Amino acid sequence: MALRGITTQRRRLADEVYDQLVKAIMDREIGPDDRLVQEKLAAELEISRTPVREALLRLEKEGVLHLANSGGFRLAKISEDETRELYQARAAIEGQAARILAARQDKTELAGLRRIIEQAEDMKNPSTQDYFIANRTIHRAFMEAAGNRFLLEMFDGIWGRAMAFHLFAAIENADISKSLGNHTELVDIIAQGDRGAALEAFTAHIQEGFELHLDGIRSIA
Amino acid sequence: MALRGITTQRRRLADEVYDQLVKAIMDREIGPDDRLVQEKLAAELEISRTPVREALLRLEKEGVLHLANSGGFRLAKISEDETRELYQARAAIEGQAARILAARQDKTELAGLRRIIEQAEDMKNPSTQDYFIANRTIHRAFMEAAGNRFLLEMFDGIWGRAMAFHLFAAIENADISKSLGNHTELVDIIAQGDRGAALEAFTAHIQEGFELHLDGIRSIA
DNA sequence: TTTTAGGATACTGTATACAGTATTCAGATT
DNA sequence: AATCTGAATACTGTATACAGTATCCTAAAA
Repeated sequence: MALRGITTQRRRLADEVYDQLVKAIMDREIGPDDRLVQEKLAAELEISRTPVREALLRLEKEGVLHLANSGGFRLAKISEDETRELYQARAAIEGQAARILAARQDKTELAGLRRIIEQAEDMKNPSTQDYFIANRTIHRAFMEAAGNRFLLEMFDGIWGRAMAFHLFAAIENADISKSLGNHTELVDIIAQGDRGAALEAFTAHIQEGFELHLDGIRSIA
Repeated sequence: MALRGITTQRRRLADEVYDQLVKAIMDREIGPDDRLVQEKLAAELEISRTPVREALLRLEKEGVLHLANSGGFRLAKISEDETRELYQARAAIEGQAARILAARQDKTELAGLRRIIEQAEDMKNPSTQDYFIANRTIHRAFMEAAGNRFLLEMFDGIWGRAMAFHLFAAIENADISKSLGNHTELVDIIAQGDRGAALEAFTAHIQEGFELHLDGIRSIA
């Protein structure tokens, strides 16, 4: 019997905690000033400290949290330098995906991408967070299409961090809607089959996003 | 008083276990047939299961181990597809580093790279493992020079996996020495300042490595 | 001989208990 | 009032105990 894969969705409590924490961060229920303490969290969730600790440690290793000097974990802060590096890393990952897609020229795949983009960009009364999510959805679709699990994993890592670092905070002050809408163009360029051009287009697109982001940060400071 | 950073070298037992496991895998003391069981390991190391579990779980999330269906953890195996994807990911990461270096044109940095390469390639009676390590040292030096902590992190992740997947096993059957020696050339190309050319050179270099690797795998099968 | 049922075994996951350490705060001292 | 000292406190890290579940093995039945 080979249907082991179905039953084997090992769902540990730690995973649950992890997801809840991520959601809470996304929803701004956990802010930069909150201190996450194992015992407190465990009590709140009515479970033991063990899985809570596991989740927190994972988030820490992912760079989302870091332990406060007075005990407990806090949201990690990101510097402008780190932001730049993060976008550079994005360019590396997503640029490579673009190269792969340009080389492969899978018409069906590209059509699927167009559909997803259209769908994601079709929002009524979108909030800034909606834009952010749509943007991620679209970019992630490119990654999935490229079909490289490691690149995808890295992509998720990067965007997870972005979430952690409260990119939102910055992005809410930027006109992110500008960066939406060029995505179909990206598909067009990929469809032309020039790998170098595809990479450059993605790099440029991400660079744009970076500059918007910086504007956002600076408008706060 | 701001010398907190010095004392705060949080060293947990789990870290120790982690390092020992990594070392054991590198040294081939842990093979694909070994089953790593929390209790057994804990007994052997004369510590409790808690930190052992933490280390194993970490290795699992990194893709180095996966839990055997009969309980316990085993070394993860890598398919030919995954190998290709791994090299693609490497090309993304390291190619971007090359682009950065080419754009920056930091003569001192490049000179340092040449020195490191020379030093690493200078081996007497090198074993295959020595080649592997030298190769990693050199490539990591490029990454460090590029100065992007996220790219570096991803690099380490990839090479960690490579270790896990017992690339060695394949590489021992390949003539890896071939792929050594072109590294100074890579610096030359970077020094010319053309970002696209730098990226292509790296991609090509890594592609070469991939093919050697495949030869290795296939010579076993 | 092959199959099946049932219990022992061997694990993991979770909870709890214990120990050590850094931080904080209150009170004493200058 | 400012500073120092030491005990209380608040946390983490590690060990241990407990519970549940999948695997394996044995022995009976077909």
